[in-house]
Amino acid sequence: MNKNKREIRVRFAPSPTGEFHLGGARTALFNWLFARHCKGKFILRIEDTDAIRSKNDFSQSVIENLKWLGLDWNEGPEVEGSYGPYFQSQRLQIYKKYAYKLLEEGKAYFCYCTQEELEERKREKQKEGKPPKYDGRCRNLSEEERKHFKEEGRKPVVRFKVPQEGITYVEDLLRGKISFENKLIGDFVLLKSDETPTYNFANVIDDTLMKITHVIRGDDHLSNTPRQILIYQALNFQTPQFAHLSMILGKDGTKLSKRHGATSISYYRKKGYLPWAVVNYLALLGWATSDSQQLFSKEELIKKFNLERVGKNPAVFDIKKLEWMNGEYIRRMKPEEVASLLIPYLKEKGLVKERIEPKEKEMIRKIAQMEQNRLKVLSEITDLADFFFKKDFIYEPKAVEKRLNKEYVPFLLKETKKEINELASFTEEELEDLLRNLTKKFSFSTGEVFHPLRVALTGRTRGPGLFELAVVLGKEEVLRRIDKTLAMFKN
RNA sequence: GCCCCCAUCGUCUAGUGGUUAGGACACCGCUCUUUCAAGGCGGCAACGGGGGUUCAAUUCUCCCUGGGGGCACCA
Repeated sequence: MNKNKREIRVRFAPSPTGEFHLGGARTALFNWLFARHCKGKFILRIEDTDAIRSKNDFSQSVIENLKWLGLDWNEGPEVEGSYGPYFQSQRLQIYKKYAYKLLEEGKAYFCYCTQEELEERKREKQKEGKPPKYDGRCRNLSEEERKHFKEEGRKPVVRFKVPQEGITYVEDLLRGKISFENKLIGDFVLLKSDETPTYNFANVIDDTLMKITHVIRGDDHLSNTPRQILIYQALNFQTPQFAHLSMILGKDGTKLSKRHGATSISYYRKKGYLPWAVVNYLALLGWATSDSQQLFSKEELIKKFNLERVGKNPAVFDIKKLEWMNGEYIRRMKPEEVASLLIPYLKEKGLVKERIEPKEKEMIRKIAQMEQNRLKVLSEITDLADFFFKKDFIYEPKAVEKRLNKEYVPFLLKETKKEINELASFTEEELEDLLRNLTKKFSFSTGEVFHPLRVALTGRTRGPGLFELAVVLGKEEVLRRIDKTLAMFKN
């Protein structure tokens, strides 16, 4: 590494005003990948300056879900670091200090307009078809006017004096040079009347103080960037590099939101998506290798990821592809790994007890092995495999109709039962031999024998291989289920 | 209304001043098989429109259209 080069420092700066969602996760991921790729630092900063909307639970949600995804941070909550605190609500004095500095230098001013007044004027502007920007009327208040407002008990905000001529350029790593006319930007608020900072202000102060080199964030912040650059300049701060990621959209092409179904990371976690599948999928939303590789190991992804190959067009979130990818990763796991991930779902549905006996654990391992190919998300296991655990599983009416309601079935089941009874040991091979012989002996087709037996044992027409499934159930249970089925014919 | 961004199969994308425009998901066949999956094989399917530049534009440029985002004492 080049010692002369500044260390790469990026941050993920969520505001805890809602559940941690896919869009946030993608932004976090790209920052994390960039940091890891460059051997830099990834910093987590919680932007909780909105006292009303911010909730501690949401901060916790971000922290837990980032951990779950495996996106570890070098500085931030829990790990701390040299540039903390990492909650903006604990840095209020810092923002105040810089706001007063700007005030003293005449680059900002107190504004006594009330929110009602502002809204009123904004509405008028819009009616006239004019841009709804602040008119700057408090820019040059006389001492007297200021005194008057104070006596009225008005609490001022601090506004930034936006130069009303010139152009501010945003040099974006992904989009190139973008220009904004300053005169289109109104004097915006730095400090609210309760002396907490606004996003644009706190962001600049913290990114500077935390020595952030690259600001990688959503596209929705692009038009905020000139405002921030103006603050950087006023404070004589060096601007970081910017990279604005395009948004993730829902199926209808609008910004992904609850309207499109589940967007929270915790939903995907609960549903049984593997963290790495989510990461891998999200990485492909706006980034690709030249060979369009789909599946990456963690090391591979870190190695191959770079900002240059990040696309600039918005990407539609496609759950089908995520499902496929998740299934792909489930299939690649060892059965015992799958089994241990499955257990919480089985417990939740009461299919297994809190305490799991070794024998039961082995059974779950075999079930995991059998169902691995069928699982797209882990939670599906309870629907796929409940019959293994429930003595009173449901016989699907359609399955009964299609496979059991045949003249020959009672006879077949009785014969099967008789022969199984005579079996010395109960292995897949023996069972297969037995059934195939039975097929030959009575001139059945394979299907005629296998299908009804599957329904008798599982209540359904689809599922794992018949022999392996039967062996997992065990001889005794198999016989019991055949009896149970036989009993159905008596009615 | 104003400002900014974006534009290749249905979706995620690769790609080039001249290509049979490639891959992946989804979808549809076939195959394997006791079923369903998984697997294997194959198929369908795209350069938004109009000007320019050029011998040649999907690629460069302009306009339009479409989509998205922003214009808060929210972030």
